[in-house]
Amino acid sequence: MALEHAILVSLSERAASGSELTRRFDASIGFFWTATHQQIYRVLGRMETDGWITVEAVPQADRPTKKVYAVADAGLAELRRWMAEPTVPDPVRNSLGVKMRGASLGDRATLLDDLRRHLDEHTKRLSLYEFMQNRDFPDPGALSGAALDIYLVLRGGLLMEEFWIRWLTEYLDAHTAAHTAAPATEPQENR
Amino acid sequence: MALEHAILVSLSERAASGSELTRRFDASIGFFWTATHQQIYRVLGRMETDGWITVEAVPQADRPTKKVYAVADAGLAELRRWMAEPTVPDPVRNSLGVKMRGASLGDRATLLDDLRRHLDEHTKRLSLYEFMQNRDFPDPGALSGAALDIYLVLRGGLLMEEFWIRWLTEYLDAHTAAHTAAPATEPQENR
DNA sequence: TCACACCCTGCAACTAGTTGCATAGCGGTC
DNA sequence: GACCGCTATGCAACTAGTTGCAGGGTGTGA
Repeated sequence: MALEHAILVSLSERAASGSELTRRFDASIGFFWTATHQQIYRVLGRMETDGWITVEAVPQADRPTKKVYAVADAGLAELRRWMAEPTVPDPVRNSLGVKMRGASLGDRATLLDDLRRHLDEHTKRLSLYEFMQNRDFPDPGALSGAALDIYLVLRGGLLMEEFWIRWLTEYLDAHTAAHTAAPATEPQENR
Repeated sequence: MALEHAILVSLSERAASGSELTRRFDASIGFFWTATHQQIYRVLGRMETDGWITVEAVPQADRPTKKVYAVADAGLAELRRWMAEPTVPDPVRNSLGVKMRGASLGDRATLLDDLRRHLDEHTKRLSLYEFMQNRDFPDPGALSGAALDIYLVLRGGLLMEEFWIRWLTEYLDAHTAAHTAAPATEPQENR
């Protein structure tokens, strides 16, 4: 439902082609919405026929011509309408939680390795977001309007990474420090 | 992809009918996966024909007969297979993030009200999870095996609510305490 | 110049998830 | 006994998202 609106927000910040949007969805927008290029192209086509966005073919030196999209009046109106309606909670998708809960039915060591890999990924991503925060927003107190919003959304990405790191660390600690119901190896370690 | 596996995990903890599973998905499982009853019934049917689960009709006094499902050998094998494979990141869906980022294009006051409503919901849910933690796991250090996993997944739900509360509070503070690019109504309220 | 890699666009077929509605049993009640 | 409400199950049609593949343009190197 909100892919169209995520695209509208992104295009309103700066007009873009399908592949540029795809790159944005792999980066900054990726924090709150993910989408593949096929889906983006399809939705762009629909939005264009609905008059939400306008197209302009832009030839490029050194690479194929791209189709640059910009928000039309009807698109902005739709975005405003959507933003004013009450937000319903998004569907939750958390495979790691499912695996954690069922861990005693499978091979726990394999799962722990997988979780360590994810912890590593999230740690790296947190570092990246902290770097971006320091580079792009050295003085957050001075921000307002759209720039403040962009900063606060980055903050959300950062806090989300902290959530993952906390959770994964707590799970790993509880299952490596402690005994657990594993074979009869000596229990008793940290708390 | 993982709805089947979430159902398998839940059924392995205790056999259940479609409507009992639906209630679980509205409660505990809802933290890491959401699903409607229609989807659950359809997937249960498919899993049954695939031999992952077995059915037994159980007549009830005072209410209609229910069909109770239990995990079959093939289902457990499939669950083990899935749990051992590397977990790919789940798709992200965060409408509030989209709205925050586009807030300067719409009516900010309306959005702030919406965010306050969500903050209130998350605060209530955090209280509920804390209550459950204290009631069901008074001594986490003594847990192991499946019980420890259930505790740690509840911890994940709790940490997730804390994430939301932090983010929403930070956004609201930044946009109420400060000036922002709003009309010239008197700023200065709570920090 | 031919093969190859990469960019940008897009189609087609499939799977997952949503929305709206239907049926049937049981209990209460007007 | 007609009606209402609740539980439990499920179908049908639609929308959203994924997977696999492809074609044309452009530059690079053998």
